[in-house]
Amino acid sequence: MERKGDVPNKVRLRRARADIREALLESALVEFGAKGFDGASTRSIAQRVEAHQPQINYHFESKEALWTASVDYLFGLLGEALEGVLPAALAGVDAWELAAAFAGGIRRFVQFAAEHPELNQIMVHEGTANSARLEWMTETHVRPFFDGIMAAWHVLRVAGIAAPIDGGILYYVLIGAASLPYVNAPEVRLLTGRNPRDSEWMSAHANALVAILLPGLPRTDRPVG
Amino acid sequence: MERKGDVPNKVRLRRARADIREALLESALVEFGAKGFDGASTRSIAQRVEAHQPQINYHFESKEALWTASVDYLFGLLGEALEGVLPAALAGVDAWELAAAFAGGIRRFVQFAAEHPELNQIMVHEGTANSARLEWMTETHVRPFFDGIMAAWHVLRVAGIAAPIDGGILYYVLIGAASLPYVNAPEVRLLTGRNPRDSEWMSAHANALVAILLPGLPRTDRPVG
DNA sequence: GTCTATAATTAGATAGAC
DNA sequence: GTCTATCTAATTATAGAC
Repeated sequence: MERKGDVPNKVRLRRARADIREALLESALVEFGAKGFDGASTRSIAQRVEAHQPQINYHFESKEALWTASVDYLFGLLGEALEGVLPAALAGVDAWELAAAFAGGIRRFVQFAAEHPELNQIMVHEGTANSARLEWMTETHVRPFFDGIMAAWHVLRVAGIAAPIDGGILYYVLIGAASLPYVNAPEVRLLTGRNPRDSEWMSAHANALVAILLPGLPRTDRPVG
Repeated sequence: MERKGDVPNKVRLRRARADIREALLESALVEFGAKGFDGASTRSIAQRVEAHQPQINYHFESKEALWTASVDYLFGLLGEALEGVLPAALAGVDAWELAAAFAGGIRRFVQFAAEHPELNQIMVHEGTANSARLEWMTETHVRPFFDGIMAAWHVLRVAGIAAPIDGGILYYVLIGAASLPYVNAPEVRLLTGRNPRDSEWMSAHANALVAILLPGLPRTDRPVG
């Protein structure tokens, strides 16, 4: 079969197991993000990284297993990006320090949403209808994230720093407002002529979210990233 | 036409042309909203309204034409829902009256997003990648809407009523924050146990958006709908 | 206008050579 | 592990009887 010398015409190379797995994962994220689970094609996922469609069933069990693995991978990246933003225990935490930390978390989330729009694209696709995938993703990955935000928001509201918004509502206002420009970056470019992934755009966006959600916090605009 | 005696075994009825067209349009909106264009199946669109798949190609030219017709239909409904919210010409308009009108527009938009989540579901699906569909939808339907918001927002910012946010950013913050709970209503129910389409939820949501986006406007909470 | 039957294409998954 | 070939099922669209 294919030992390098064998394939003068084909550029396709034999890659290490971890390399091809990660390449397929990242390609899958792009495809699932752009087309949703049903619209995604395993053939085009493979082609994007110069692999063959059956390699997906070899390295993963099925299209569904590939989806699960890629979502795990992506939430792992989110966890790294947000690691340590909020204190682990809130008892006795100074509300102003918590507010500053929350503002930092908003900035990091905006940056993550811009760099990995696939996360919110996939969440938006899956959230439109009940399914086993939605249930799994919500309970496994979203709930811990949600609970952390709820606990911090409660402290900030009691302290009068946060806008007077119910926690459940705040969560969707925040996620929707923070992610839509990156989820729909192609539309933003068509409609406004600007690129939301420019650092000035991201900074202005994050500063705006901090300002409207934490009106009690003295304004300290800063760049994202 | 429909004579009952013709179909003793089959419940399926011969419907008036306009009826079956509208039934297919509304079914298409649900399907396109939930699965995106590529993931949507014309068979399941037809089945949802007890029609046969070839009827789609009879009443519409193709899957693509069905998509276009359903998006036209939906933006028509949005236009009706928002008719007259903002004054046609802004020159000489009192800023406080405009702010009250803008707040009313936010409330109507929230209500529309809750009642027709398909609109923002479809926009979010299409906005993730460049395509002829995205270009057409943006230029035909989104731009007039966008331009109206930009013009009003400029007046409100100059008057110091609006939050100090750039118009392009405001647009996506507003649309994202106003629509996500309804776009992802199944996720909201799983995660929070609450139904975002309850009138109390919608009212609290709309009031929160008005409060954070128009901080200069004296707070006058009111129910939506 | 509706319905059955079917054409043409594409999907995910599997078998087996290498 | 990779690749070709192929299976089964599902897709959009069309033809023609009624």
